[in-house]
Amino acid sequence: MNPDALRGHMDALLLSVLEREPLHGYAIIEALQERSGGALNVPTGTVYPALRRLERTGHLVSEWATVGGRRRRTYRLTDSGRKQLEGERSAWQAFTSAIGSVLGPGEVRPSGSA
Amino acid sequence: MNPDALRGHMDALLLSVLEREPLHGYAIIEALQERSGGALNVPTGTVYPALRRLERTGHLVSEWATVGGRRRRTYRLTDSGRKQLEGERSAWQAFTSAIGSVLGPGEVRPSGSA
DNA sequence: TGTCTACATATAGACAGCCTACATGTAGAC
DNA sequence: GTCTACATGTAGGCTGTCTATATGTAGACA
Repeated sequence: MNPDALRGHMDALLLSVLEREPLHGYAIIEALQERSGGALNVPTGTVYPALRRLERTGHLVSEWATVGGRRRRTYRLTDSGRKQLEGERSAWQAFTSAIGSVLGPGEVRPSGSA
Repeated sequence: MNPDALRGHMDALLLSVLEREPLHGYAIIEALQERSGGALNVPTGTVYPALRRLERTGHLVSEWATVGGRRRRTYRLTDSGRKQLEGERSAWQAFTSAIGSVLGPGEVRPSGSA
């Protein structure tokens, strides 16, 4: 997967995996991999800064925990984050629709043709 | 449209509008706008450098022409460009599928079921 | 005559986010 | 004693998109 392609969609991905339950960074990475059937292999150097960014903007809050002797920072969606996710979802729809209509050879001709 | 979202998809867009017929930069911008229903408003500062990049990599060739007293640089797809476009199209499929499977809460859900 | 808009191309520099590479540390297996 | 999995984090690089600016023709309009 071309790294540039992820640009601008990372937030949506992170918010989305955190929608159902709070998770820590490492688990988020695994969740992304699993949910995408292995296609999404996001490096830690991308995820951790992105999570902090989302916390800074108030879409996430984090909490430290120690499990099995290891420290985890668990992130949870805020109301603002939930709202943001909604926006990201419709932005995604608009985005794929726009690109798709250019890329797609146009077999999608709506019923009321010219 | 978030500018970052376009990252890594610009080439596909340009190649795609040039698939049917050669066009010059200005016309390409208009074509992108038209084909996307107005959603894609790509500035000249994005398109012209991108076209030159694609020419440098051999996916396009250009030719100068003067029409109505104005100089146009018309771009045309090469065989390499056509092949590249194919790749971009399947990459786009893979990309939307991957992101969609994370983002989409399951539009797979049949409308009737609980 | 002068001004404005549409047409047409181009570059410089800013910006931002994703990546590679590296640093740090625990736990458990072998 | 070493290796792997788990777990977090930062620094710096890269690169493509954007904004702003420059240049120039053609035609409308006053």
